[in-house]
Amino acid sequence: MNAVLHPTIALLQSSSLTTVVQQEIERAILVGEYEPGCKLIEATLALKLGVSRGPVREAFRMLEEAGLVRVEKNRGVFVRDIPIDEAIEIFDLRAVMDELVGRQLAKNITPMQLKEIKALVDAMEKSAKAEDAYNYHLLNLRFHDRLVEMAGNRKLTEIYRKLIKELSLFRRLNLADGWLMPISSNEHRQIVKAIASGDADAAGKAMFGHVIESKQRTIENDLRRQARLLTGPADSSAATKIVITKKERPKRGK
Amino acid sequence: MNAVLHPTIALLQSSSLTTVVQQEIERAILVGEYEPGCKLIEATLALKLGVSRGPVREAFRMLEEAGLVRVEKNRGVFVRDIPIDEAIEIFDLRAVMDELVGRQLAKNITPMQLKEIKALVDAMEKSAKAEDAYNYHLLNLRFHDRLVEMAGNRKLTEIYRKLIKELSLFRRLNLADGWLMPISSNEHRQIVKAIASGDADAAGKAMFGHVIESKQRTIENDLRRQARLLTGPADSSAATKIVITKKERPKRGK
DNA sequence: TTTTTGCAGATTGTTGACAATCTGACAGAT
DNA sequence: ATCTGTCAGATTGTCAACAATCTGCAAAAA
Repeated sequence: MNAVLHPTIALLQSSSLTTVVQQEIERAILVGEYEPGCKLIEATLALKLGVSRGPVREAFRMLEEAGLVRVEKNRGVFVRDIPIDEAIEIFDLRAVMDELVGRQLAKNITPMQLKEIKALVDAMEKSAKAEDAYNYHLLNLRFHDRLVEMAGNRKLTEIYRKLIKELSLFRRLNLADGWLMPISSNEHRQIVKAIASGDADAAGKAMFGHVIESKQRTIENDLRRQARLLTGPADSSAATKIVITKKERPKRGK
Repeated sequence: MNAVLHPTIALLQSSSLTTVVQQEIERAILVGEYEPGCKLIEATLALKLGVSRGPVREAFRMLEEAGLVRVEKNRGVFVRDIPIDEAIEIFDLRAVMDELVGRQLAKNITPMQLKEIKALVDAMEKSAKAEDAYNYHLLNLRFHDRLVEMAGNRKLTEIYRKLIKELSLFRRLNLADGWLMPISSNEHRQIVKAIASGDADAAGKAMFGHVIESKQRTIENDLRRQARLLTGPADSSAATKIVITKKERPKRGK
């Protein structure tokens, strides 16, 4: 005799003050209301959210474990700043996870799911043509999130999302660099094609490659940015000439 | 002007009451002092550890985020019980992570590291011959942990360890089943050989396969255990016990 | 008998107060 | 001028008390 619980009931059961505080702070961090490195003050947040410091502290512990903030004893908690090295590590990890996603989907995806994915790719292409980088970015997140979710491994999904959140703290990621949207979009089409064909190997490789390409673009972007900082804000074109010397293997098979 | 901080200083800086409470509870959970499903009472733990409930609550939040406990609002926190489905998901995830580890190590491992790994394999073989399953288990954990660490991806290491901790809550894992130690040990030798040869593809496949084999053994073990529970103590009272066990976890909606 | 209702104890949720620690500035000494 | 010590304000760490909620049992009602 299992009762069907009313959504409002379920909401009240799950959400304590701590939970909603945690979600609110997380949201604020992810949308950039608090920048990486920014200090979060217990009393201030507690006041702003209308609760006492206890729940805020508990939320901080959760966010710390989630990798979104860094806690220094007796000094305070700070929004974490993901260095380029860590971002690279995350990309490498994501690559093998997405490879697994591709392999699974090639075998198990349903026609309905395939249709949904194709729609997302279409929408992305539209945004790319309209040079709407922000919308493209959102669709891209949704595209990958849905793929991972469809793979049916909840643990994988959970960790994937955690990594994406951390990655969004790597601020140099704000690649509103419109010119590479078509490239990314093309890779998406290849991924969908490989999945649709049912070829697990191809789908896996396509997804793996896509993430590694993203990593590569991120590294190059970062180098450009570094150079720009060094030569002064006045320069814009010469700095981009800085050679990308880092030898990273874009391909699996050597 | 970066100071080299004395280890004692660093220790004092990092460890707050919350931290040590968290570590202590985690330790107790991992060594089985609290079994999966067991309820953890704030006041009791606070008393036992000589602190107030605040730090204990904060530690709970960390453990929840780490996946070691489950929190039900207004009802308490419980040591998490990993079901077989989740264990399988974790194995699949570990497989691709370890594949990455193998590939990396085949390319980058140093002679010294290789020596260390070989020593671990030797020690495991010894334990297998002596049928010392417990020691074998410990060495096996260390073997894999070291491999992952040597791969040099800190994010990967972090998540790998998290997964291992969660897996240890899958109680049916206690396979002191001595007969498969030689098999596992043989796979370890193959892994080391592949890594030493520098063949990334082979090393990756060896590690991937090893984890998948572990998964398979775990599944079979679980099936056997299930069957044993159903047929084993075959009297009527046993049947009722099974029913009790099944609904051991109190649901909210009755 | 079976179900419902209403405590009483136990446990969790939240808060405000107090103690410990850090930060930054200022005065005085070298 | 630079360095050192002290101090006030701000912030975090910890605690104990109070409020809200749950659990189990026993009495009352069906």
